[in-house]
Order: sequence, then C-alpha cells, then structure tokens
Amino acid sequence: MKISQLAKLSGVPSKSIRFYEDVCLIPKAPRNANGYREYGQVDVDRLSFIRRCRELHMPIKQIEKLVKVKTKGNAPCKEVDTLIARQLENVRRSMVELTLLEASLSTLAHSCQKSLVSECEILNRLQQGLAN
Amino acid sequence: MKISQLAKLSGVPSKSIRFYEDVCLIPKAPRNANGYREYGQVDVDRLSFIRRCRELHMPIKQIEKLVKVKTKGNAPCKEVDTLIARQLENVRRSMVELTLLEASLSTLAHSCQKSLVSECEILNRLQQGLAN
DNA sequence: GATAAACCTTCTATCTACTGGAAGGTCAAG
DNA sequence: CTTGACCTTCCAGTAGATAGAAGGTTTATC
Repeated sequence: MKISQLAKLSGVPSKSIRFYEDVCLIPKAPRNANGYREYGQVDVDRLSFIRRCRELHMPIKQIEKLVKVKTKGNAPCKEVDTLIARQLENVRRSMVELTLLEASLSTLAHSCQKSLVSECEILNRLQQGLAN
Repeated sequence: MKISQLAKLSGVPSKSIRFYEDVCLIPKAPRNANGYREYGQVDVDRLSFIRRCRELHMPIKQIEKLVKVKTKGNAPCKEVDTLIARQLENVRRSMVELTLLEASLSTLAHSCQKSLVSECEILNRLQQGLAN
C-alpha cells in the first residue's frame, strides 16, 4: 500500500510517517517504480504501536527502545517495565506541577474585584510575588 | 546595572533577557559607551513580572498583552481577567489529559507478570489498543 | 487527447522558549 | 601583562511535528 493508505490504517498522518523515517524511528521504506514508498501490514502494526505510545506522551527516543526490544521476542521484558515506569513518573511529576499551577491561577483569578488596571489585584500579585 | 546584575535581581538568565529583547517582549535596552546594555529598577520589576507569568506557564504572546495592558493604568482590567482565566483553562485541560494518561500508564505498568518480551502484556496492550 | 483532481516526492521554513557555544571585545586585579 | 570575568553577536540545536513550495504521476472525466 502507499503512504496515505498506511496513514489511514495506522492513524498516523503521512507527514509524520515520513518524519519518523527521517529520524529513524521506523526503517526506510522500499520504493516502487515511481519512487513511491511501499508498505505492508507490518508497517500498520508498527505505526499503530507507535501512535499508542505517543498518545501516552512517550518521547520518541523511548519509543525507539521499546520498538527495538519488542522485535527480539525472547529477551527479558524488564526494560519495558522500566520504560513504562519512567513515563508514569514523568506524568505524575507533571500532574503535581500542574496542581500547584492550578491553585495559583485559581486564587489569582478570584483576586480582583476592581475594574481598572491601576488597581488590579491580579497584576499586583504577579508583580509582587504570589503569596496565594 | 549590566545584564548579569539584572539577571540576578530578576531571576531571569541573561540569555533569556536577550532573547526577550529579540522577540520584543521587553524594549531594546540603551547601551553604554562599550555597547553594553544598561538597565534600571524598572527592568528588574518588568522581568520579575514576566518570570512569574512564565512560572504559571503563560505563553510569551499572552504575557506581552499583559505587560502592555499593565502600563496603561486607567484601562479596564477585564482583559487581565480573561487572560488569566484562559491560562487557568489551559492548565485544567492539561490536568484532565494527564489524569487519563496516568490511569492508562498505571494499568499498563501493573499488567505484565511475565519476564519475556514475547509474552509481555504491556507490549501486547500497546500493540492492540489499551482497553484499560 | 486534454485537463483537472488527487496523489506522490523532496526540501525548506515555522512553531515554543529557550540553551549552548564559538569568536571576539572590554575591563579590573594581581 | 596576563588571567579571568564579564560583555557582544551570530549560529545551531532541542522535540515533534506541521505547512507550504515546486515538481512528478496517475486516474477519472469530458
């Protein structure tokens, strides 16, 4: 199949597929007589896998390791566990940070009852440091 | 004062200060005889303000509006409210997304009891779609 | 047979918000 | 007089794409 068919079946846009090839996340596709890339089911599977990893916000470098380890079936899957655990940690760290942000912004949003910039409590707090 | 002093007082690295000048978030600094940038207290205040906005993950374009509106004291501060509310929305949207991610990753992390890649439940789920 | 739409290709530029480094000028202390 | 700590500009790179230009191919339709 050609690239747009693969895009449809895998859920990854053609542009991204070419990009993934550029950065060596996927192997270089063979070309047909016109120089068009030719794909098969294995590519659909691989890209579906990659798409799901990306949906979990995994960086490409990590997905690369996951893809590599996936191909050698009788290797220990400890590394897989580690990569997922690391990503889970990343997500949890971001959540903590966002929770703090949310609190600050929420306080800030409710802090101004005035209507002129010169008296605006929001701006004052941003200027002087947010004590919450 | 010179740029590194401003950096110290405002908490914004010199490199970032030059960058903010390049993208017109702050005005071009006057230069002394040697071509060095010269700053005063007003710049400390402005950059401290900017730093606090950045700590709230506000994009530079939004901060720019906030800085602009801040200078004209007797303008209505409704726009300030709007910008903060928008940022709060952004943060909340990200939190929702991360909460879903956390759930998926957490399930995934606990799904594999095997030790070989070929039987790894994590990889299976990433391949076939995560039903959770 | 002409032509237009819908593909495909490569290359380049753009986005965000910096950060790092190279090459070179200036200044103060020892 | 030289060493180190500043300062300057400019260029490159980060992550993960996305958009667009310029050009080739194929297929359907008139």
